[in-house]
Amino acid sequence: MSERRVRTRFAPSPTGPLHMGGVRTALFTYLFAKKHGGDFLLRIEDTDQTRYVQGAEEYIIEALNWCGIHIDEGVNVGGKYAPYRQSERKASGIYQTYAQQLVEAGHAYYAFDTAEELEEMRAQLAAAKVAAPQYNSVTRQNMKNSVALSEDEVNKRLKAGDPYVIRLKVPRNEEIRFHDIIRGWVVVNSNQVDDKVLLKSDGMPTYHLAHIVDDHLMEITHAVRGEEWLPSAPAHILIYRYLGWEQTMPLYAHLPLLLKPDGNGKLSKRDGDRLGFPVFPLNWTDPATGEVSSGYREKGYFPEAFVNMLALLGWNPGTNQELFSMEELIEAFSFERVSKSGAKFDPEKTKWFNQQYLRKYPITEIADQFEETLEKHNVSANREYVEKACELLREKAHFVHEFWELGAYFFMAPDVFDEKVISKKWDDQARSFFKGLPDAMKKSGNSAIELEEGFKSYAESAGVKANSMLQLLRVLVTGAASGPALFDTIALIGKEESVNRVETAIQKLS
RNA sequence: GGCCCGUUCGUCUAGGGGUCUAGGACAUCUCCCUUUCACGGAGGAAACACGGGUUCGAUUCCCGUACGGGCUACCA
Repeated sequence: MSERRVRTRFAPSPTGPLHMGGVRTALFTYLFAKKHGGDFLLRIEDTDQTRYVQGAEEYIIEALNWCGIHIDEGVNVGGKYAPYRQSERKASGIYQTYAQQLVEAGHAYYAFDTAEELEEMRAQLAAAKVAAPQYNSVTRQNMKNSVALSEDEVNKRLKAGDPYVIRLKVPRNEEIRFHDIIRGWVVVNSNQVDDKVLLKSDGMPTYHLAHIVDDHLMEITHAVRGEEWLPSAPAHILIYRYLGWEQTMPLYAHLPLLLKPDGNGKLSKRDGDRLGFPVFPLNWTDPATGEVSSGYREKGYFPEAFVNMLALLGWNPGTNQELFSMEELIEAFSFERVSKSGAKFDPEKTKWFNQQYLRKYPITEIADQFEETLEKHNVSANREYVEKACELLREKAHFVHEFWELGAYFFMAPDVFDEKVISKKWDDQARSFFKGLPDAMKKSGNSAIELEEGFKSYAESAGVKANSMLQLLRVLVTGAASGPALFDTIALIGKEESVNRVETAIQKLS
């Protein structure tokens, strides 16, 4: 068998913002394709018209883009298998055709049951304590479908335009086995599988039919999706078989779920705002309610940190390496190293990842971000100065947005001074010591080292231990009790300015 | 309820019969470095769900139980 070019797809439905679990699925799908030099496609599964949400598709594309997940083919970039939106693909009649083909082959049938009739059937089965109440090989005999009804009756109904669906005719008591890349062999008896609806009464296919037709037509080689699909996978195998596509059907990989940090259960949209961390890559405003859900991007996370964190949830390289660029992830990724069990998401570790990237990031980009904050505070400073301040501040922070609170003093003289330090250390001795400091400083050089030497020799001549005055010096110049290396800070602020600050601080404090 | 999947420190995980007195990371604690905070360094506490097999030997293989999760729609 000749090796097919690897083609994977991420196929979300535009029912709202993509949440981080979805992003992870997209990421793994992408990594696998790229690892094998293949294609990654984006297909939009909008077969449920009632759940369509305005803006969701754009959100998905923007989110993937932010994460650095590049789409080779898809709704936004086109490609030889276009269109990539199922609602548009429906127009060509493909879903209808293949559903019809299944009916003709005797593997599917028309069903005319109304919602009420279905409900009644389930209620009856439940009342009779049937273990698995479902539309299947035994119950279908008593329902209104082309298996139970006479041919005449069926034709009459079709002619009359009665609404119908097409259901998969799942055989009785047959063993269905399939190989999952992550889980190995999974075996299910067909009695557990219900007669899934393939084509809805509005003419739209369900997910079950649509994803198979599209994966086949788009020559997808590996179908990656969440574990929640595992129970319906046997039905999908059957559909491939009945369509005659089993030989080329994609290999399935069912990813473990992302679980909420506290308690149990899969991570849901609500958890984020409840627990104080984002579950979405980007901010999302619900078009119906106006409600805003926060995103990692707006919270100040680097996309690289977000992606890195996500990659290590349910996958590991088998080494101790934790920091990965996208290229490194592509190189290292394999489904063999994806775990089977669900992973609880840890917001704390996510912060740690951002901190690591804050250290690694090019200073120019950090400065770009910080300058936005500075603008908001109506502060302007020359670029070189901002970059130097960033160099000092990045060692103290997890996020760029902390810089202002941490180091506004680089851009303006403080007007409050750390009370704890002042009340504890600002005594008569300190007062007289600092009174003489400006003159001494003026004589020193401008570098951090010279400033420090000057300070120490002044302390010595004053008969005071230099160390005992250092924190006060910091408070007088910056207002804060802690910060980056003190003389580096002073050198950056500048000797003149620092001297001025010491003098005005002394005034304010007396 | 039924079916499917899973189960190593609080969390993410390494481990595929002896090398496990179970390794790493986050978080936590102690100490060192530091004027300080952070970083960094050193160290500590912390896990194989339980019960049966298989085997000379099980964290590793099999079965059961428990627990957790998922699915059970003309939603994906």
